[in-house]
Amino acid sequence: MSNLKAKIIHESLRLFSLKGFLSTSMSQILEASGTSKGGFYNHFKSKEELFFQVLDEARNIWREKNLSGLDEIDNPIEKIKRFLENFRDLYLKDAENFPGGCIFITFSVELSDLRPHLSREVNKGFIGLKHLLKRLLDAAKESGRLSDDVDTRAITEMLFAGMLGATVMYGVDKSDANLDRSINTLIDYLDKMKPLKEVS
Amino acid sequence: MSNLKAKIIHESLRLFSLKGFLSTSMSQILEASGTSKGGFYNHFKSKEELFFQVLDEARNIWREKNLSGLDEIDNPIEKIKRFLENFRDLYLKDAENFPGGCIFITFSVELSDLRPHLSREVNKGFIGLKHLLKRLLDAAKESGRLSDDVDTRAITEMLFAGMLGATVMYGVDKSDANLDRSINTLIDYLDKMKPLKEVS
DNA sequence: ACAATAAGACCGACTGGTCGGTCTTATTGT
DNA sequence: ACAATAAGACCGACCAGTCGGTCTTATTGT
Repeated sequence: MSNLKAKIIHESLRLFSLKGFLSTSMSQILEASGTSKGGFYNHFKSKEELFFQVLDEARNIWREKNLSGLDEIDNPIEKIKRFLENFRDLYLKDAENFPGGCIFITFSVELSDLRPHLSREVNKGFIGLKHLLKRLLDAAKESGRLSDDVDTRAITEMLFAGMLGATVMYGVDKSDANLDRSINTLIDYLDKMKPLKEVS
Repeated sequence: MSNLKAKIIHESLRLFSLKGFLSTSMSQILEASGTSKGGFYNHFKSKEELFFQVLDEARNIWREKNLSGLDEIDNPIEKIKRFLENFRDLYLKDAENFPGGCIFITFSVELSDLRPHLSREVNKGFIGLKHLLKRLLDAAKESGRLSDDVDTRAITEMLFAGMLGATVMYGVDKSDANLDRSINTLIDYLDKMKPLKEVS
């Protein structure tokens, strides 16, 4: 990949995080990347193609930040906790790549009724994350680290909603303290779901 | 208020809920309202002025739906539960006024970095709702209906984040079942916070 | 009662400017 | 020399907003 193409993707990632896809103009992208129409359309056939490449890049960064260190942990509950900590400390506060906050939420909200074929691609990531959480919770239940009577689908949905909402609110008030409170309360909640007799 | 002005506000509310403020064009507003440039600018001095009047209207509808029946309830925990039920059943599913989902989130996400003076107005509502929840939780704690050792600020933050996230996700997957799961889990969570010895 | 006057609701052509995208031309590296 | 890359003039569509003007309705004077 050429330097310019990488630069365009990186700068667009930042701009899209701040302004969204639709409200970021080509001229802003060109200026931030230090190039011109010709330079851009040499690498991308349209703004929409850029969208998909930026989305790819955002996903790679997401994985790198949020899944860091997870494969060194066996206990699925501890895995979720580490994931939530990564999400709180490494991902949401990454102002270099996402100065305007989580790009997936920005995309999803602005595109859901305007560019369904774009938002559908974004939403796949949400579904994937929910499945990841569900798998971990089921594994925890299986191995007795989660009380037998918990509804993992319900917990998944609430965990996910909690993360989503905390992310939106962090974009609104930029308050580290409130973000920490939300995520920590989710972590505490997980602990409360443990059976009375701890296994591991 | 003239019929036309009311019509413009109502149709704009629907359009803004679907497409957001920035991505809704004047021509779309005019077409939906069955009027013209002249008709519009006779009642509003700019698109921004329309924004504030639409925001006012949205708030009135929000209150009407979500606070319905709350003053007949004394127990603050029951008040929150009723509020969450209203939110789930009356507000979020109101497709007549909000066909594209909660307009405040749409506004907040799209405007926070592009029109700070507009998003600030939107965010006041979020702050107000958080204060409402906090007051109710504090009152519950005061009257012994909530365990002494709970951190009401933390619970407030998580309740609020849960509502916000469930709302965003409902806009994504339009799944009543998932929405119900999220909100019901929040309600269950409130019950778990009760002291071992129930007072009322 | 009735015409003269004023108010303002509404219309739509038009403005300057920006949008995403194309195409020709110039520069660069090899 | 030649291909890859970048520059920017240019295109038609659309943007929010303006303005000259029409038409309906209410108020006024006599």
